[in-house]
Amino acid sequence: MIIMSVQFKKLGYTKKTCKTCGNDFWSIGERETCGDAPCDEYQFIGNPATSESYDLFSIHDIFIRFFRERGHTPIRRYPVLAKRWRDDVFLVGASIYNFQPWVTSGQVKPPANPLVVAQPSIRLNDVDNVGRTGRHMTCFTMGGHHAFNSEDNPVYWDDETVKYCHDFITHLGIDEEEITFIESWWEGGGNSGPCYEVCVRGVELATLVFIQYRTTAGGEREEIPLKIVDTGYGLERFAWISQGTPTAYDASFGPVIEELRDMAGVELNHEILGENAQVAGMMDIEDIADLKTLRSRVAERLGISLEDLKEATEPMEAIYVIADHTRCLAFMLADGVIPSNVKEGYLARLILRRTIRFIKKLGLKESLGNIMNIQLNFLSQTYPEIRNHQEHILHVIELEDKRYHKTIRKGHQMVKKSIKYLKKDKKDEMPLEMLIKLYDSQGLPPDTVADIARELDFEVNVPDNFYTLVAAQHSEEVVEDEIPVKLDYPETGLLFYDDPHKTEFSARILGVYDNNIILDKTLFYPEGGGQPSDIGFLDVAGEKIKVSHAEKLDGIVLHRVDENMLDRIKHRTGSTLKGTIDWNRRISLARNHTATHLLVAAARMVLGDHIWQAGAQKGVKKSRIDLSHYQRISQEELEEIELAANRWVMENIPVTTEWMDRTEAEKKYGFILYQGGVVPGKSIRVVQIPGVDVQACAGTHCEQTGQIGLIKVNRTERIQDGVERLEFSAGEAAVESMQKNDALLNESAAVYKVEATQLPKTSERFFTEWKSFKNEIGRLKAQMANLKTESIIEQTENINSLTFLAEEVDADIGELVKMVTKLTEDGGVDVVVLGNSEGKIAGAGSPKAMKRGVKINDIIKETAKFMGGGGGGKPHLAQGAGKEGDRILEALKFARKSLKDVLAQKNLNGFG
RNA sequence: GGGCUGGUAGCUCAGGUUGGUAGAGCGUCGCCUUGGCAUGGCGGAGGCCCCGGGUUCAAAUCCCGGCCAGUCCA
Repeated sequence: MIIMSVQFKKLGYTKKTCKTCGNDFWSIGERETCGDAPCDEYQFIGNPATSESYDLFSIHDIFIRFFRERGHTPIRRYPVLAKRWRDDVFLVGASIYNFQPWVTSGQVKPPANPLVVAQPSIRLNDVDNVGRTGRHMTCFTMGGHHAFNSEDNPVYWDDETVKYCHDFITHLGIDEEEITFIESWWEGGGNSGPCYEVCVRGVELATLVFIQYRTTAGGEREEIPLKIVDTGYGLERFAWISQGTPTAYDASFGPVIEELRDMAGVELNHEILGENAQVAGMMDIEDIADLKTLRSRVAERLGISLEDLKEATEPMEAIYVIADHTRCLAFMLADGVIPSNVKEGYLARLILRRTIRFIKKLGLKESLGNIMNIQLNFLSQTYPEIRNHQEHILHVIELEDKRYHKTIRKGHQMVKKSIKYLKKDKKDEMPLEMLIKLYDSQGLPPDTVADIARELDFEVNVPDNFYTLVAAQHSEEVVEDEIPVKLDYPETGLLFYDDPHKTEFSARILGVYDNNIILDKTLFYPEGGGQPSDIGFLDVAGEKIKVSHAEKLDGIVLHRVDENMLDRIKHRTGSTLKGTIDWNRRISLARNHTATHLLVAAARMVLGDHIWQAGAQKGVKKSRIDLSHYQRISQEELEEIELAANRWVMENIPVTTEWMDRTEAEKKYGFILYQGGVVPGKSIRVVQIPGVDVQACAGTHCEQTGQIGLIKVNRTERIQDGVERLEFSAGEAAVESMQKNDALLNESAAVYKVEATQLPKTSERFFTEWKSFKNEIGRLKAQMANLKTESIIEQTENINSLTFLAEEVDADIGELVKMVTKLTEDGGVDVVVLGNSEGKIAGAGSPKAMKRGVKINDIIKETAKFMGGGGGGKPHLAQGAGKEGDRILEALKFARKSLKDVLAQKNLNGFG
């Protein structure tokens, strides 16, 4: 595998094989086990490995200083929100993430070499173990020193790395004989290489990875030109081992835990916690079953019952969870994650809601905001940027807290409703499907459902593997890998960057691909970065060929033309042609594109710097941008944004563009460059509107903001939680859009025959009047129904000792229903059928009639059918209609006969 | 990006799975009870059942589309 023993030998290490796990490892002196759990138990709890005790912040400083003194350039931490510079992961999970993919692939030079960084990293896959094992955290600080070795610039490799590690650990006062280097193999992100897991007293403190291979599509290992020293020192673990506290949490954020403990009035039992962490350290905990095993082992070792253990540990664990999660949230929110129902926002919400649940569980009265504040104050000591965002974080937290409670309240009602239906169906247990559905559609955790159900005396059994079952319900999406097309042409020269005004160019035909023409250079902007392509013409031997689309594939621009035209071009490969682009389209798109930059900048100014562009689509007539924001943008805010953007238009600011080295540009401007999305490449095009905005952007822009003319925001839409879409127009289209709005207003005003300014008042008046007229009509109809009732009641006859009435009345169906109801309820009529000349009929039966077996819905149904229609209702009240309204009198006679038949039938059967 | 749930009076919600007279509580207004207030009693007003299509004799209810809100997954 790897041969890296020179340094070890120099330092006095010898290679051994662990008698328990069989892994090879290096250590000084005699030992039989590899030093990692479970081969070795934790031997530092209550017994620190260093003479001095270090808190996390001082470990942090010592680590950075140690490597700076040894030639490493310290760099600032990166945001935990990885999408600031890459789009393949949501959150930073290790320090190497900072340099993927551009630096690690060798395309871009690193910000410094070698370098050292203390990178807050977030890993949520073990979120259920947090608080329970004493070592799992959602957020930890990865101390990394990295060296990027290329052929012409070798920095350092294994020997130096091992020596640094040995020196750093002993520098802290740890006995060198306690260190073990376990040989292992690392794989991640398509790369791999040998590694050492460095352990002391049973706990892994660091991993030293030597990335040197890439896994090819065929699964083969291939050596890569850039070989990277990728180290990860778990700084929390160092703090832990130096303090010997029961858990890593106490060592890492003790002051926060103390405050929480005082708040909750919970005593921390160090004996139990220490034993728990000790046992947990020996285990690979993956699911609930493992946690149950952990519990029973700990209880056994302490000689107490499982119940007692649970009672004692749960409040402490809750405190740890809250302390851990608030830390994770602080970084997420400070770095710009907006809680939402999708993507990284969803992860933030997940953590946030878990925190609230544990606050509840612990019985704390304090709001999440107050608790968060403790964490923020603590973290701000080391991370001033968290202090800068404190107000924003607390605001978001408050909103989220409210949202969560609203969701739970709504969920309560859903559970009640569901149980009502279940009870109606005479079921006494909630089916699993329903439990899953409540979780899926309402976000109600099954335990919460069980709690609510208990209040309603209903049984709910939650299976241990609930979340696995939920996952199984969601069928996996099949992602089809597109086979990349390889074109064998040189990159197309892009003329529009150098000559932004040019509309004509000449170029050489290099060939065709499908129905696309490939040229050596072009003025056609290929679709990209949310900007649609240019269109235009190619002039081939005096014939104009329309280009309907242009796109870029591996740097080659494809000009799409009509298939029929291909034959005329194929044989002309090598010859030159003249091309013309549609300038009106180009300038419109440029206006929209520059306007996009102005609007994003304006939104950041008005709403705050958490605003980030989440997507954009430019068009000729209208464009849209999606902005990350935690609530709806109000009309006032929108107007402010629109005005600010237009002021910049009026200032007629020159728009500058410049190609820059990626790392240089990042250093100069920061990640705000990638506002418009992650852009590929070694060097990037920086588009700047000085004093307003700077972005890495490949699009075509106006030369001066004044060229935009006008920006009009037409509407906002919430495309998903945490993302607000602005639809806008620029230039002529903006004028058109305003004219359209005016036309709409004028047309509406013309309907009322008023000035447009009177429209709100007038329409409100009309609406109010309409409502009162409607009510008035209702009242009058009721009165008329009464009157008409009185006028026909004398037509009542007697059939088999039931009073019966059937009449044609000049009334609509609503009135008919009211009349028949009234007649049977307090008019003394037993059976009544009324109809009108349109063929509408209504009927009602008194309780007495129903007792005699009369079902008016049956009679109405038959009668309506008699008129060529249908009807129905309830046994006491029914309505219907038929197309043949002129047969109404016959129909009423038919109804009378039906009633007689029913009564006769019932008499025969001995009823009544 | 995909799935699911919800939108009914000023507010909180029933009704909706089985299409057939739109309901309750709170609030509001009036009257009664009281020295006054709290309370209690009686009565009234208040609804584009989110919007637009469709099915049907008939749609708050069923179907399709849209808007808004919530939620799960990737």
